[in-house]
Amino acid sequence: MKDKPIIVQSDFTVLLESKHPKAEDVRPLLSAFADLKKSPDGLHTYRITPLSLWNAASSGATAEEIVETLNAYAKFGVPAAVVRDITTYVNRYGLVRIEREGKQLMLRCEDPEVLKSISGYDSLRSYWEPSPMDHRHTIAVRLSERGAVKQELMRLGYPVVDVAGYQDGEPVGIALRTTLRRSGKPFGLRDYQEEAVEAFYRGGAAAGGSGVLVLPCGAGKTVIGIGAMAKLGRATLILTTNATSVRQWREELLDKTTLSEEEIGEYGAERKEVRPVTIATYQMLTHRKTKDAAFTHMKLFGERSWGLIVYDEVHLLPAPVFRATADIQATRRLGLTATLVREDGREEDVFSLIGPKRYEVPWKRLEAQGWIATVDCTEVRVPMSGEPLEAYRKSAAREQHRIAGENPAKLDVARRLLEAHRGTPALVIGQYLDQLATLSRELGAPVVTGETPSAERERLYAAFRAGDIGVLIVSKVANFAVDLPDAAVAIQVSGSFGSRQEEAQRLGRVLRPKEGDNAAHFYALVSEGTKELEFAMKRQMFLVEQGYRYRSVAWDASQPFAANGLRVTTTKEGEQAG
DNA sequence: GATTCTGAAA
DNA sequence: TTCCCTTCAGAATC
Repeated sequence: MKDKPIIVQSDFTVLLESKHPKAEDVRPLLSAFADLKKSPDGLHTYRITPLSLWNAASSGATAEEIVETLNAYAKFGVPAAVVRDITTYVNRYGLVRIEREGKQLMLRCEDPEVLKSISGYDSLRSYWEPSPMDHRHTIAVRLSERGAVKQELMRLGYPVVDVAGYQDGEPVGIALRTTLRRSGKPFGLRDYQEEAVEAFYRGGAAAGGSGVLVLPCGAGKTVIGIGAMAKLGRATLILTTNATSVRQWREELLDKTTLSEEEIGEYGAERKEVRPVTIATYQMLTHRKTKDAAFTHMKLFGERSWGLIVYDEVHLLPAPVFRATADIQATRRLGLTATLVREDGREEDVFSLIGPKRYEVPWKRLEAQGWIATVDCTEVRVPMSGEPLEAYRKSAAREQHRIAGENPAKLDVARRLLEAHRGTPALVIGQYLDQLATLSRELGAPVVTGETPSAERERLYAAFRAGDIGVLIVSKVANFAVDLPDAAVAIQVSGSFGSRQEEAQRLGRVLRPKEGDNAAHFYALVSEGTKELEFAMKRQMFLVEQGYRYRSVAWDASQPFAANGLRVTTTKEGEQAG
């Protein structure tokens, strides 16, 4: 009994002893159906929620398997009430379905009691066709309300399985090349990429064709999207976050598929092409002249008979695009993301309007297979003293975060970390432009911010890539810039209000596989004794969930580097020469 | 007609 | 709750 790492509590929380030898065995299993809520040293708190269970169910898990997993690792067993509720919730997935009968959409439920209560909700009334045919098992749904019904039923606690099928859309010949167009190197999907495409296409417990694939940064999300496009062979609308990403999709499509330049269109500021494969940004779609005006470009959804819509970085999908997506439920939808977590809490809308999670690749699996680097994560707690500390104490809560973030003592730590990693390409990432300017001056390294003109950016990126620049300082551009070169060391000197996404994105900057030992380092500098610690803890949660272990080190400036618990394995001169 | 600047939005 | 980044359209400028 003692050798079991989790405690299942009756309030649906699960406590995991993070230092237990079996902790990392159970973590990926737990992550499949529970969300990490708190991750202090020692005891990590997971919560099982209806949504986390439904996402698990949609990627094929059964209630029995989930309970079995908990039983296998639970120190004091699983409370009977928890077993009962897990079973109830998991079985609810698929209880209510939307099906097609001829031209009619039918909501079907085999449990007459449930159907009766559903038909009683006022909030749903306007979605039903006036004359339902079989009151015991089905209700007729208005064709145009397919999305709205799913959204509202989700809110009421009934995740709908939609098997009403899709319009095929305009056929387009898209095949994967066996050799890359540019380099001529052989090309094929990796095993997990193949599995992801298949999971999307077939679906888990229900019919596929729509849903979300969850993959780490650097796993090749674009390639998986392209795989899905090739599988379907229909006109495709790709929505992504920014112009660089649009260009990247286009290049990847040309490099890896048989599509010609004429078949791929960009729908952006300068050109508004609607071609068999069209790429646009979310910003484009959500643009409007004034606050109350209609959306100028939402019509793109209806401008062609799309067979597939790809939502890149689906965790960033803006609210108005959800609304438009509700109206096109007959079109296949593929969401791609590194995390289902949204900072705005609209995970349920992703589930009901894009689709449930179909497949997830744990980061650690890719690490084990060598597709991404192994990353050593360290949180360095930097003391704050003197004037900044005074200012921190005197300031209102809203200013404290910035003061703690800009703690000047971080400069010395950054300098010494960079010295220790000399010869390895390093990024310094921060949130405040003033702080970055100071660091740039003191460290003698160039800085890239939003203000940096694109030509200058490209020049600096190229120099960094070539090794002419050893250290590059970057602002929040690091969160968006797709073309920012990869590094082996990242030092985060400040970050925003506990954004897990941001942390994942920044860690992603060092994930590309490395020559030799395939090792990378990620440091987060936080001011000791401030609320920055709290935010940092929240930020780290997503990575802890993925099995990354953060070491926490208290910095003592009077001590030599190694005495601070920071041992860096640098490449020896001899090895480098050889 | 092409470029650069601006405000608005998210 | 911040600060920051990006992108759009339209106006101003050459």
